[in-house]
Order: sequence, then structure tokens, then C-alpha cells
Amino acid sequence: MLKVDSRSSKPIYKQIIESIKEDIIKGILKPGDKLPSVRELSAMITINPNTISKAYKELERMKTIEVIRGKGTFVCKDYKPVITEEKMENLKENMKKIIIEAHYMGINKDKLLNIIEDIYGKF
Amino acid sequence: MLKVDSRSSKPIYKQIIESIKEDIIKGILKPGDKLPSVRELSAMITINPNTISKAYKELERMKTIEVIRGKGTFVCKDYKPVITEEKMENLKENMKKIIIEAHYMGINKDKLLNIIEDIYGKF
Amino acid sequence: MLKVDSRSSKPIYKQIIESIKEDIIKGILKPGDKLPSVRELSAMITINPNTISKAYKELERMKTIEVIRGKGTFVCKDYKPVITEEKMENLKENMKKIIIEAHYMGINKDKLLNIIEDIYGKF
Amino acid sequence: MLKVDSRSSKPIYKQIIESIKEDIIKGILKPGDKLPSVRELSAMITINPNTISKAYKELERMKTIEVIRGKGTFVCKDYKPVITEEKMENLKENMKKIIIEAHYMGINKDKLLNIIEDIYGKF
DNA sequence: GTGGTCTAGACCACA
DNA sequence: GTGGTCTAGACCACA
Repeated sequence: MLKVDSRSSKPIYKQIIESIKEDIIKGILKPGDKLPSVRELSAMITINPNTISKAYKELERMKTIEVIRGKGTFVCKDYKPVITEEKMENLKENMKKIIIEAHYMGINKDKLLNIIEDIYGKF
Repeated sequence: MLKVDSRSSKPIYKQIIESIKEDIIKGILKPGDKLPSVRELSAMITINPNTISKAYKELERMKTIEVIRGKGTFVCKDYKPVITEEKMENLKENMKKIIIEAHYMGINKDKLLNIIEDIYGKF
Repeated sequence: MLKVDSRSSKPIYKQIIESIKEDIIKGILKPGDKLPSVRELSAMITINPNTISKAYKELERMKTIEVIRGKGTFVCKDYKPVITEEKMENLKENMKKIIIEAHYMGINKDKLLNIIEDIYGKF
Repeated sequence: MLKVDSRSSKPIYKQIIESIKEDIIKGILKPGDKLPSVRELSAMITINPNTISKAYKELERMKTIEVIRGKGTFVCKDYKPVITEEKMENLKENMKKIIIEAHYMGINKDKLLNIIEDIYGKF
């Protein structure tokens, strides 16, 4: 399901990371599933292999995926959520930013909550 | 109230933009209020005037502030929210990303809604 | 009829020049009519006298108005149009720019001609 | 075809913007065409890269060109004209100004329409 | 190699 | 004094 928009201002490697995480949450990718290799994925979505590699490395660092030597890359089986204070602060910061942006678009709390319900509905 | 963290990975000009928008929403800055001049603010927070200028220009483009020739820069009086489809899509994208991030931190919908309540409570 | 918008990005002194020229074309100001003094006008529209003065000086240079020592400033009686090649080039450049701008707004030649008719209709 | 006159009072970045827009309308630049990179153009016309960058950024904001990460800058393929009331007012204001200027040069409506025909003839 | 951000500093138009 | 434009040059993220 991996889709990447090279026009977007969002870095491609981040798009890949988010896309894979989303697929895992939606159950499209399940723990233990094999991911395409860097070269395969690079060919599939015609993106520079370095970019794919960067995304995979970051996902590995987050313990979302793991590389098994000679076998390939897999979705981790035993992911345990980790909250650090820093991540929490970050999340709040980002949420605040969105709320402010919404306010400037004339979107109040109720409307924003609707949007959130919508998104959860799709998972 | 303007604080800037030069070690943050977030561009300084964006920090300034967000900080000013937040101050407006919180009522710390009111419509018609004068902002410090580029040079003043530059001296206050020891950031290069060009960087301040960049932030002000972008805020002007968003119609959040306005420049009155030779008099200075002011918070706009008659801000009208504008929603374009593009902005809406963007907002949803960003919200989805946060929700995914939250999920990976073990924060479920209820906890996230609490966080949102908290943020609104501060405005 | 002189109106000035200090919010506009157009320099105030230019707004004054254009406004006076427009009034002359419309017949609101007639050849020989007395203009308010710099100080009077400055008080009337609460604009810095230096700015008024700059506008008057430029209008004088263009032979649109003339200063009669001790009596005041008047609309010239015997204005003769002067076309220099430079001015002509300038006019064409500006017109071209407008036409390009119109094009990018989806305004074609016919619609632009309508706009022009409209403007002439008001003179 | 990009030419820039550094002696002109018109800011260089605006000259670049207008020149590119003109080239697009004339068909010299077509949708999807690659523009020279900031550095290339900078070298070609010996203008500081920052100035080129400023022009490109503004053209991007207007959706005339788009940046594709790491690949370069391209003429947008799917430009849709947008008229806002503000832009329309602006256009009329500028046209009025030209008409007044023309009048003071002894150019009447018919002559002005000829000039306009001329310009459209070149596109 | 591509553009994005930032600094330091100069000069100018405008009010 | 106010912001606008431009240069020169550094460092960085991304592909």
C-alpha cells in the first residue's frame, strides 16, 4: 500500500516511515511479516535506494522493524510502547501546533474532535 | 513572551511564527497591538534581523499581522479564517501522524483526548 | 476626495500623486484650482508633512501642479502631454505585466477589455 | 531567455518572477519543463543564489513552479487560475493607474487599446 | 547535487 | 526609525 508523493514537502524517507507504521496499525502489515528488500522497494516505487535505506534504518532504531541477517527485514513481533518524557513533550507540542493551526482556520474544538473520530474510525 | 530555542531542530523563523500565533490566541497579543520592530526583536532575542524579518513576512502573508509603512508592525484587526481544501487535507494528515505516533507510544484515544482537553484548557 | 490607505503596500506619497491626478482627470480638480497647503493637507489626512511635500514636489516636476510663491499651490492651466520614449516603454512594460497577471487569474483579453471600458466609464 | 537588468529600479527577484511567467505564457517554458537549479541560474546570470531562491520560492507559492526534492524545480503541470476579490481589486487599481498615466501622456482609449492588441499579438 | 536556513553586513525607500 | 533588497558565505537535510 506504500505510496509516496515526491511533490510533497514532506521528506520521502519520512513518508515511507509513516506509511509503514500506518500499515502496521491498520493490520495490513502484521508482526513477523517480511518487508520488501531495499532494492525491491526501490524498484517498486522508483525511489533512490539510499532513501529507502534511511527509512528502514530509522524504523529499526524505533524497534518497529528488524533486520535478520541473510533473511530480510521483518515487522517486529514484540513491540512494546515506550514513552520517554521527551517524546511526550514532543507530542504535546505538535498537538498544540495543530490546535493553533485549526483555530486559525476557524475549526473549533468540537470540529477538531470530529476529525479525530474520523481518523480513528479508519484504523 | 517570545522564546526561541536555537538548539531545536525547528527553524527559528518557524518558532517565532508559532510563538506569535500562540500569544495571539492566548490574548497576550491583541488585535491592533504593535509588535516589536524587526531590529528591536532582533536585539531582544539576539537573532539575526533577517530571520525575524522572514517570520514577520510569513505572518503578513497569512494576514496575521500587517505592516504599516514607517509605523511598524501590528496584529491584524479583522482576521477572517480561511479554509482551503489543501489546508484541510494538511491538517488531517498532521493529525493522523500524531495519532499514529501516539499509538506507538501506547497512548490510546482516551488519553489523547485528555491531552487535547489540557491544551484547550490553557487557551 | 483625497483618500489614503496607510495599510496599503503602495507608498503613501504615490497614493497622493495618483489620487490628485485622478481628481484632475475626473474634473473634481480643475486647472487653476488651489490645492490645500502641505500643512493643511497634512492635518486633513493625518499624514506626515514630509510625505505630502514629496508628493507635491513630484507633481510639480511633472508639471501637473505649480507653486506660486506666497499664494499657494495650483493645478496647472496649460498642461501639455509629453511622451518620451522611456515613458512609452514603461507604459508598455506595465501593461504587459498586467496582462500576464490577468492571464494567470484566468482573465482573457475580452474580459480585460471589459474592465478597461468600465474604468473609462467612470471618468 | 531570462534577462535581468541590475540597474533597473525593479527588484531583481521580481524581474526573474515576471520573466519566467512571461516565458511560460509564450510557451518558451512548458508545463513539466525543468528550470535551471538555483546555483546554475545564479551562475548564468551572475546574481546571488539567495536572490534566485527568493524568486523561485515566490513562484512556488503562486503554484507556478514546484520543487521536487533533490530533483530540481519544474514548471507546474496543472495550474488552475485562482481569482480572489483582493487580486481582482488589485488588477483594477493597477489598470486604472496605467490609464491615468496614459492620459497624462496624451494616449487616449483607442491608442491604449492598440497597445494592448500589440502585446497580445506577441504571446 | 538540490534546495532550506541562518548570519553578517550594506544600501535604499519611505514616513 | 521602519522595513525591503541584495550580497557573500556557511552549514545542513535530503535524494
